[in-house]
Amino acid sequence: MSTASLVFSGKGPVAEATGDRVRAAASELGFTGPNPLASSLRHGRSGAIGVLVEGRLRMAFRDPFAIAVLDGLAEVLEAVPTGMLLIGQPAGTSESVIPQLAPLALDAVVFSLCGPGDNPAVEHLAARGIPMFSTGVPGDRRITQVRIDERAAGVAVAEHIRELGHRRVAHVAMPLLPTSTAGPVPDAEVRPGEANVPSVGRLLGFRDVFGPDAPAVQTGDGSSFEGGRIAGRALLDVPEQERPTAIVTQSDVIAAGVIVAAEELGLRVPDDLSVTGFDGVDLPWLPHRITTMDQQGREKGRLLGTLVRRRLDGTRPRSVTQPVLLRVGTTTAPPP
Amino acid sequence: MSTASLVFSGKGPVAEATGDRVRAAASELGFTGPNPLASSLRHGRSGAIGVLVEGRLRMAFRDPFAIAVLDGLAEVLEAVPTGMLLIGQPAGTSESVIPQLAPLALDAVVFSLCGPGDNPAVEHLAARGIPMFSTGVPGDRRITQVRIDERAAGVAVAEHIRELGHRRVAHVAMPLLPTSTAGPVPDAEVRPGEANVPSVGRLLGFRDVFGPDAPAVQTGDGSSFEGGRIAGRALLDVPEQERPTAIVTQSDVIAAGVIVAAEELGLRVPDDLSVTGFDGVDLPWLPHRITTMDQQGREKGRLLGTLVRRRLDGTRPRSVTQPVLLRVGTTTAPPP
DNA sequence: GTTTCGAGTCGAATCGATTCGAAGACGTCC
DNA sequence: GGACGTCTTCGAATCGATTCGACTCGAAAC
Repeated sequence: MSTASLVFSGKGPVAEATGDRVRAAASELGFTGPNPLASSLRHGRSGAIGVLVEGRLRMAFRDPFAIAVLDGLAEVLEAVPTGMLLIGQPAGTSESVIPQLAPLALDAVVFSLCGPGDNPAVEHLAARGIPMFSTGVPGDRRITQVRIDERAAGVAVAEHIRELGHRRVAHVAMPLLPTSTAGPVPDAEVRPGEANVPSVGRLLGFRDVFGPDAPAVQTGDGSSFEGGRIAGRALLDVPEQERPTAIVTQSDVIAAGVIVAAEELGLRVPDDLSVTGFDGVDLPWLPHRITTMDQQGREKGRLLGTLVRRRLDGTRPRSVTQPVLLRVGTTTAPPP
Repeated sequence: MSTASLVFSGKGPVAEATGDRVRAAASELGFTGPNPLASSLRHGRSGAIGVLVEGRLRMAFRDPFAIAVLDGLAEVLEAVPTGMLLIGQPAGTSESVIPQLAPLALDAVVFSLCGPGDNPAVEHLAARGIPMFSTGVPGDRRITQVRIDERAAGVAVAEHIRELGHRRVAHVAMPLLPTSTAGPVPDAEVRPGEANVPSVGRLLGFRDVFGPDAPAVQTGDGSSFEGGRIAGRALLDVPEQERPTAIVTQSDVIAAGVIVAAEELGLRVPDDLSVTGFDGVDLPWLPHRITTMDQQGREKGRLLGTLVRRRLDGTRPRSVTQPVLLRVGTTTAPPP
């Protein structure tokens, strides 16, 4: 019955009596509301946006910044209401995401838990005409971005350290390429044209201040505590005169790893070593407030959600660049 | 064209030439494969299962055990392929989940990030005939469960502590009810009939060993580091002769909070204080291996995923109870 | 030469809600 | 009484893939 549709959607004019009759029949037949699939087919909207997660879920969700972004996103989308469909993309099998993506009805896709590098999903989604959003990577032009000026942010943190008087300063980066392995950053991987990639841009900013020869290592697994600890140990477990007096890292979680590594070697933070992070996340278990660039992840996620909504409402929002704020904590001080 | 369907699905017999012709026409018209919505409507399957998340996403995702379960679940579902649709259910507005759920096409729903208490979503989903799964709560009979014997597990941890010689032992529980607030556990909230609720069952097991008067406090916010730290401070910041020599907690994250609180008060773990956790998760930033009941979250998630798949294949799997394993770490020792 | 068989193709019905336009009921005004 | 309007209701078409059954045609069997 077509009138039933009017009754349930509450749209068309329906006489009181007819409405009651329809509702009675509905409960009689155990009808629990319109079938979402049929409704979606008609409207061409599924009410779900995809969230692409690179690597194992547990790894991606270990990054509190990514969670904060997702949290803000959920906050905005809940109101629509639109669900978030998690799509795992195990590392090393990037092509396999296509058959996984193809049968899914998505109104938009957000890349918020993805690393650097090209993603085959972009091509597929572009062909299907599904709007794409990201927080920096992948940097494809077809993707609406909510980004920050990574290089300028990198410069700002480095300047803070420089102004405190530090001269022997090292850098701990997230992987510059998807294929990067833990250890010193090879020059070939630092491509100035890719300054929009967070790991590359932040490193470039650091080198803008401390010169192209300032030591830099990268973790092999993104923004991780263990990666930070290993990198920290490598940089700090050397004779004192070679040891850096400050370490600039690309994420708060990495910074936490470096701080713990320093304390394990008997160094005090910030007296013997200054450490900076990036992101501005909350690490309640760390007995320091990290000096960091606050990216306001939740706010970023909310903005992302707003752009998605606008796009689904028909307008075509442009990429935006958000400001970041240096937040000085208890992990930086003048050199000893 | 009906033949096109055969070509794309690769099911029916199609002549080579026709197949090529269809593919040519498809790429001509920019056809990127069958419309998932229409396909879903026909099959009555959406290819998505719902994951209900209670409270803000960032809070739920702060629990590494929940993440581990989700990770195992994703691992199994990726292969089908089936996506996981995150559905937020902000605390205090539990009814508002219905209009959010109603327009979503879901093949099944997993409650894995939910607290104790009744959930209005259960009634709605049951009416729609959507299969439900959970890891203990809600305990509705219509939900297929993958649970553990909470009370027996609680007994096992407590016995370990008792056998080490501890007599003054306190307990830190997760909230026993959705409305519980941080502080001492009121007797009215401990209902023996609810032993399947993790927080209740574990506390009952603890009291089976240490008696009904053993002190117990609960956090106000589930399994959280801050909750553990606050509870730890409350229990430990007292004259030495009243201070417990061991604290049994209901999660590793809470245990970590208690340990940090103890160290902040100048107590050494395990020399001055033994602490046990629950779950068996990996906390790389903690310089201890917590003595814990290993629930093998990832394995649990994988099993959950397998049950979901079976259910979607037509069989009707029964609830299962999994074994747990006491894993002794570096946080328990005889009393001083 | 006729029948039988099977591979390949296509038309039509189906999934269930939505929407457009037509038709019916009823009232008012000339 | 007839023309015209408004308020409701309903039939039919639509969204796009899938599937069942019917149909065609050529080859093999008798």
